[in-house]
Amino acid sequence: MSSDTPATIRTVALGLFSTRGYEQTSLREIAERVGLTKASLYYHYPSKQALLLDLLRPLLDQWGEVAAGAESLPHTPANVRAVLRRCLDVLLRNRAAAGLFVRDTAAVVVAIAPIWEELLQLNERLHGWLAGPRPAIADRIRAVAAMEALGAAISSSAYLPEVTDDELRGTLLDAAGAVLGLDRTGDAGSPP
Amino acid sequence: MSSDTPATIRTVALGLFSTRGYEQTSLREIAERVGLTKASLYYHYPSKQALLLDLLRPLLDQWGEVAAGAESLPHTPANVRAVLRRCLDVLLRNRAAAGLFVRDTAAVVVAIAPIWEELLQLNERLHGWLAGPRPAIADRIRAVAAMEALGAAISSSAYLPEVTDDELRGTLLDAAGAVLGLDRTGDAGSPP
DNA sequence: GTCTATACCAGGATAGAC
DNA sequence: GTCTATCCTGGTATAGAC
Repeated sequence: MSSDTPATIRTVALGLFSTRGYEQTSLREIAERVGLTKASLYYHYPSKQALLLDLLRPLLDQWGEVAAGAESLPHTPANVRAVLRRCLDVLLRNRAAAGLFVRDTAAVVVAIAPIWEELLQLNERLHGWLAGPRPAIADRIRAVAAMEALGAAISSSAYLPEVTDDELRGTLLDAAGAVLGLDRTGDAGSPP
Repeated sequence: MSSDTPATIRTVALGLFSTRGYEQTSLREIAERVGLTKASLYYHYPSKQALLLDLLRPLLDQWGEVAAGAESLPHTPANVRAVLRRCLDVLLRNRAAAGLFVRDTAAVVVAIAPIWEELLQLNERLHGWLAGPRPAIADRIRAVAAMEALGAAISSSAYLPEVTDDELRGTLLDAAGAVLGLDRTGDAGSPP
């Protein structure tokens, strides 16, 4: 139904938050676009923070599933590539929410500190798995860098607006893999 | 001199901005730490935005030098590696300011839109050079991803606080190079 | 479920005394 | 150069009518 007001609010809010930024978006602005008044929003959401939290929840849950899934797999090149792919898919499926996390970190942190902690811990689990068993420092740095490279799926829209999701998927998967020393097929790269 | 008030203000502001965030830091908070009142700040800086701008200027200038320097070089594997190294050095030398750009993007954009435009254009020049002559779409994506991997120098502090700059330099340089298809020495990688 | 009206608070910014 | 006092704006939140 198009009369699902909370859903409409979420859609509008996500759009505004991810373009203007969280702090820069007023409740009045959201209300106007939805066709409500500022005060009416408080009927559906108890606070601006609660609204933000609802928007980030799906991404966070999916991210948690990827982390949990990874930890049940042995650390083989093919599995590394599979996990990277799942990360990338989650990012692409939740582009707007992910953009909020990366471009508006400071605001998100103070708004929902516990959620931020949760994300940090999920990332640490993913980094830990990606770095492999008994990782050297360099392995741990590479794990962070590989995830960061996947983040290009989000930031690239500012630089390469016309690029398709499939192009991103193929290229970024190889890129992140290369950071971790995989070749383009997912086999182990030749050791140095 | 330790009585260089503007310098003290900059130091305190950069510290607060880069931890709490720009919007989340009030002028009163800065003033208290400096040992002044809010109003006194206005004797030294005409606005909060002007203060932020002063903080970001050095990074922006150095970034511009790297971009200009790159464009005067032929696109060889050794030069690509050299440019990546310069990018990384600038990031490490300006960690706090760079962190402001990446973790507080939304706020920075609205505060100083023209500066943000300048950064986008500098990045585009760097991406363009890194992607090489007559780049395919994949080359352009890889260029963005490589720069993003270097950004791990900033984000890694949240995950790997004990890591040294030299460890970051060595590993991230290889990582970004790998994204662009270089091997670890800076020679051209074998084509697929 | 949605609206009007209103109280409240915080932050940026300015005026003018010292 | 620094202070006190004050203004103005805007977001947050509540009460209560419809």
